[in-house]
Formats: sequence, structure tokens, C-alpha cells
Amino acid sequence: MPERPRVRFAPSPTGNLHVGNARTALFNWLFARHYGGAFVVRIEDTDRARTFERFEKGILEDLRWLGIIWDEGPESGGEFGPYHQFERIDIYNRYLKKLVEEDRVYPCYCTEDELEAERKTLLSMRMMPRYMGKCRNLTDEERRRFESEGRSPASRFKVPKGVVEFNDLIRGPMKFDCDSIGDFIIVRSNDIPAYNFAVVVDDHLMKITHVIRGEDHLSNTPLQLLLYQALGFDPPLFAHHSLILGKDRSKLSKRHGAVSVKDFRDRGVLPEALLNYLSLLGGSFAGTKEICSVGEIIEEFSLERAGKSGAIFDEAKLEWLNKAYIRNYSTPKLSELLFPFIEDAGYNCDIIDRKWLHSVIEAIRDNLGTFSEIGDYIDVFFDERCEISEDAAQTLKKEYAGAVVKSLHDALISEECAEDDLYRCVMDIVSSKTGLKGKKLFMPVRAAITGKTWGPELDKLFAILGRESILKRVKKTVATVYGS
RNA sequence: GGUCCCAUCGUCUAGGGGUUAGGACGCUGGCCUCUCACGCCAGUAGCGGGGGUUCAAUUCCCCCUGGGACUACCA
Repeated sequence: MPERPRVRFAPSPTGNLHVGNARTALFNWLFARHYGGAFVVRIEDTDRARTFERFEKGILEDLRWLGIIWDEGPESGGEFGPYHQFERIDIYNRYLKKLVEEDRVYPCYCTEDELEAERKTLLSMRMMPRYMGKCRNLTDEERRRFESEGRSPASRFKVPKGVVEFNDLIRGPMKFDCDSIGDFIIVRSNDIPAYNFAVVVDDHLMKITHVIRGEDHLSNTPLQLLLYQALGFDPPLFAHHSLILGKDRSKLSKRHGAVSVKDFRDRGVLPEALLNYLSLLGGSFAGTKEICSVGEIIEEFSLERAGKSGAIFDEAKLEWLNKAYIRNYSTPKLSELLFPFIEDAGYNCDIIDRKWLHSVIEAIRDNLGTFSEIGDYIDVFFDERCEISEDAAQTLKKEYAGAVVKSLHDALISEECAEDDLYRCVMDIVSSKTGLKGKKLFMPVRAAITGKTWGPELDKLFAILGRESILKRVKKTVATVYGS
């Protein structure tokens, strides 16, 4: 391990930050933090048609939200900038020139249609589609002719014969035969460098020591290694981690539902829960502990513990973790995070008494898997939002329910019970009057008061609602369900 | 089709030549005066198949099967 390893996360701003990419960023960041190295973010914005600034902003925002802070990169700068590839075009051109001079590169005049046709032919012959080198040995005369036709060439790298070998830090020894690699484009006909070329130049110039990325880049590695060789650069070490999969075991993508960090953030998943979950996927910590603080995760992180096989993204487990993290928040802090979600559910937090709202949140906080569920739990505390659900109506129509509701009503009216002992006192009365207990006793009470068959604990409900509100609700229920 | 990668409960995983194959999520049951959630207890379920190597293979090797990634002038 070098003194100070340098790793990078290099997203292209063509969409929101995907959880798979977030995991790659996380692994790099954990690696840097674990070994006391540097974590750099580089924006790969060479695909001009698909690059949008809002995506870059979003990605950076999501990284910060997760607590993945970069030592060098956009906005914060650093010694090895610029950190946007599009601002580094001159640099790539310098190295292209070098490769041209050394005859490692040649101009290719093929159009995309021609290349597509070649691919199809090869495929129909059951051969691997790859560039067969049509422009590799063009005469000057032929080149001039293409130029005069107005064709602007792309630059292709001359792939040498031989094999490329490297030792993947996660997967072990890797070996690729150059015969299966066609001459590939390193600078496109619009003079913008292609991915494999830009990455190699940047990683070298930015002194990256370890490239940690998804398995989907494994087959790019031999191409990049060839470029390192041609450029005379020392290559970094490579580590290719497994991918996050959807339920059907294919690479997680939009058709699987929520896949971006933003999706989970909007749903009310805590950043520490998502980060913890992502670090759990495709690996494990030394102990049996699964809920770990960032510090512990950094401490435990190691590439050796990274699994080689893909891992299905399990939202149920994420939610379980989220619940655990929610429990660790104090109610005031939790409330602050919850307010936007309460507003989304159609409430105006400004006109609701803070203290009362806190007690409501206190009553339901343990039920929440994600913040966006808050609307389903909070409505029972607002008289005007209480409707009798189908389930509740059925419960109330059971033969024993009528008596329960009646004695509940009577107990509330009698003023026999003190306000501060309402729940216990009323339930004792109802229980002794009806002779019922357990589910048959409590379900009609719950249904009569909340209109639902599930929700926060009844004692908390009584304490927050108070006699007046409860009585009003019971009367309403009696009127609508029993019609008297 | 080609190249490459991978393979332990439904899911995430631990383990590793001799184990009652361990944990977590989920699910089921029980307890906590109802449900849900929390907490606790219990239960459910797994080494893809075939050959080797070996006294012994889930573990090591090979083949098959299955799954996946890549196969762009995207990254």
C-alpha cells in the first residue's frame, strides 16, 4: 500500500446518481479514509449530447448528502485539476500527438453506418463484432481522397498482438487476448476524446493509485492497460467489485423501480441508513454486527471482504435499517426531518402546535419505515381526516362490537374517569361491562375512534386526543355505522 | 455468437477438507392487555449437477448447467 493512496470516483453527469454508482463512490471513499489516502471526484462530461449541468449538481449534492466528501474535485478544486474532462481537451490532444508521432494511432474514416454494417456482417457470420482494421493501412492517396470527401477521421489505437494480464485486487489474476480486441477509437471525429483514452490520461496525471469500479468495466481494463503501455505510464492497481442487481438478477436499472439516491431521499430514507446498507451489499463486516456507524465501516472496510458475485438490492432490508436509524434520533431532531414530509401529506406545520405535534410524532415514530409513510399514520390525530375504512366498518359490525362501542360511549359520558387516567379507566370499565378482553375488546375501540384497524398504541392515542375529541368520534361512529 | 466474470437458506452473507453449515432481512408462531411497530423467545429455509483428488468434500481441480457483464465515434 502506497503511503497515501489516491482513488477517484468519476461519474458522467448524464442522469441522477444511481445507487450502484453511489456504492462505487462509497467503496472508493471508504478505501481512501481507511488507508488515509485521498478521494478525488472527476466529472466525465465528454458526452456532450447527454451531459447536463443539473445532473452534475444533483450527483454532487447526493454525494454530500450521503456524507461522501471529496478531497479534490469540482467546486473544491485541488492540485491536479481541472476536474472536468471537457476542460482538459488540450491535455488529451498533447498525448494524442505523442501517440500519432510514435505511429501507435491511425486515422479512421469509417462512418457509423459503415461500422454498423461491418458489425452486422460479423455477427451474421457468428463472429465477435470488432473493428477489423479497414483504415489501418490506408495509403496517403486514400486518406487524401476521404479528406476531400469531407470526412473527418477518428483516431484509432493500433492494438498490438499479445496478451494483457493484470492482477485484480478483488478477482485475482486476469488475462485477456489482444486478438479479441479490435483497434479502438481514442479520439472521436469531433476531436473529443473517448472514455478509455481520457480515463488513462487523467488517472495518470491525477496520480491515481487504485482504480476501484464496477465489474462492468472489467473488459475496459485491458484496453486501458494497452494505453498505459503505449504512453509509457505506470498503471494503477485495479479492483472490480460486483454489481447491484434487481429482483430479476440483471443489473439494477430504472425499470426495477427506485434506483437513484434521490428516489430514496425523496422517500424519506436516512443517508446513514442508505450508506450502511450499501456497505453491507456484496460483502460483510468482520463481526456479526450489521448496523454500523460510518467510523466503524471505515475501520472495517477492506477490498478482500468484497464479494465477487452480484447482490440483489433488497428494499425490505434497507427499510429495516432505516427504522433502526430513525429510532436513534431524538424526537425534536426527527421532527425537523419529518416536517417536509408532513407538509407533503397535506398539513401545514406552521399552524400546528409544536408541542402537540411532537407528541404525535412521539406516538408514531416507531411505526415509520420511511418518512413518506407519515401521512398514513398521522391522519388519525386529526378529527377532520378521520374516515371509517372498510376494514374498520367490518370490525364494528361484528356481533360483539356494538356492546363495546356502547359501553365506551357511556364510560366517556359518565365523567367517571379523570382526564389523566382516561385510557386505563375507560378500558377497565368497558372490559368489565362487556366481559371481553384482548382483540375483541380493543379492535372495536380502535376502529370506533380512528376508523382504522391499525395505528399507534391506544394509550398514546387517548392521551393525545383527550376525552372531548374521542367522544366526538365515537358519537360520529355510532351515527354512521349503527345509524342511531 | 464471442470475450470475460460469478455460483452457501427467498434475499444479503459467514465459514471452509471432518461444523448440529453460523448470523441478518423476510416469513411463521409465541410473549408484552388488540393490530402495526418496537423488544424478547421460538420456528422456517441453503452448499446447482456430474466427475475427479482424498480416509473424508459444501470447501481443492475439471466439465456441465445456470446467472451476469461487456461486445458504441456512451461512460
